[in-house]
Amino acid sequence: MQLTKPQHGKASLPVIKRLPKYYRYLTALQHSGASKVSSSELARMMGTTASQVRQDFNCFGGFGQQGIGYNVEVLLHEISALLFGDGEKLPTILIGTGRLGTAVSSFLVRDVNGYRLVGAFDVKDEEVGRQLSGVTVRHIRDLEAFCQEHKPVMAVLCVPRESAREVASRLVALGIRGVWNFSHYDLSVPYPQITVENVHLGDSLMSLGYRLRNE
Amino acid sequence: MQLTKPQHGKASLPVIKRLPKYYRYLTALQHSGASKVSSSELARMMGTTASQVRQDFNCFGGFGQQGIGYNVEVLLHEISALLFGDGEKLPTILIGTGRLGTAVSSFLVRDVNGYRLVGAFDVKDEEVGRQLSGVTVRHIRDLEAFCQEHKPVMAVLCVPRESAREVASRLVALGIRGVWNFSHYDLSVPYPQITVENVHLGDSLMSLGYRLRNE
DNA sequence: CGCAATTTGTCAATCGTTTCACAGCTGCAT
DNA sequence: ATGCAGCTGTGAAACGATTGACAAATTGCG
Repeated sequence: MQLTKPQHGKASLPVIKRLPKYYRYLTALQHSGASKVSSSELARMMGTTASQVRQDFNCFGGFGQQGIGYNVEVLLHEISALLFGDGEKLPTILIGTGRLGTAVSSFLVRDVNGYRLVGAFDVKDEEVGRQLSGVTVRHIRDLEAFCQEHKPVMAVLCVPRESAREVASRLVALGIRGVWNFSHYDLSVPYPQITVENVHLGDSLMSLGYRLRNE
Repeated sequence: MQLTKPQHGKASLPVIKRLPKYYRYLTALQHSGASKVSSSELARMMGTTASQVRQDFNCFGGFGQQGIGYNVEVLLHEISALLFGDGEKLPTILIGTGRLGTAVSSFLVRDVNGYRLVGAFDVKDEEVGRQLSGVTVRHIRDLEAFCQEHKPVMAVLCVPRESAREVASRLVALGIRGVWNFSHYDLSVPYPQITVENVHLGDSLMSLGYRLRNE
């Protein structure tokens, strides 16, 4: 059981999905030297409504001050705390070190706070031993031994569709709690006990195609 | 000529986003040799409700037969038509041939129907001339000349945040109608006239972090 | 000091999506 | 041939999210 539970308001999934966007725009504001911002100003920048901005922030507690607006630094700090917790980075492993896995791992290491890449695995022998975003690629057969020692919490899954199911069940057995899933396989269906973020690039591209062709 | 008129029902964005998922599961069903499927069976596989499946399909016209179910082949054909049109592949260019761009382009070429990669561009001279998913990388300064000749319809944007805005405005000027956007920049805000599918990997990863830490 | 302008927090109304319920159709077993 | 079990299509209800509206708070300025 977790102690860190903001019971002030229950954040619905749509709200959670918007948090990173707030984070991005607030970071930009901070860089530009702004010290405060109003909900209407932020809404205009982000292409949403002032009402939604206020409603969203209010899920987590009153960060703003009536008559004034929101203090950029305070707001950014609060949202960072929500997204990245107390600063403890989640130990993370990468499964599948192909092109996509490589690209995504450098992304995780360079561009996003909150995670620490501790290991990478692949089936191909020729990948083993190679350096990748600060870790050495190991063979997938060493997954169990490695995880029992390092206790990773999150896994990035960049394996072909056929392997996804088997790898996922091993990860669940090893106590992995979250998966960032790039395989063409809906992990959320068979494994409701872990938190899954599916990134289905194929789906994304196809739905864009639909919109392009039908309007 | 289209059998299914788009104005039969107006498909809302949530429905459109589910189409590729139907496509995936129906393809799997077809491979497994099934010739028909009921809404409840499909729903169970996909982790949704039978009601939603029927409602979704009904947006586009009655593909099913009362008392029987849906013919897998017919359904797959109809959904393919919606997603990929008459088979004409959309000419597409890639901007930014870094690791992510490379991974994504091989994806577009290999794994998804409906697109044809016709060109790739980068700012770095050392990228120019290299082969990538069947095309030769050109310098970004040749973008205008190339597009005027080849008239691409879609662009994949894999450039750093700082360049996104400038490149996007050039693409819009060149008549690009859709952008698959991987840059950390919300293209939909400044350019409402084009169809944009934002893939914000950072946002995706951050929201996963929130869910992992707060439950 | 008091008023006008601005802005948040929040409750209520609206809007859109999902789920429910059921009529009508089909194939099958008896 | 008839009843039964299972299915779709669809209008209506329920639900959830977004938007609107307004009271309370704050500042600046005359």
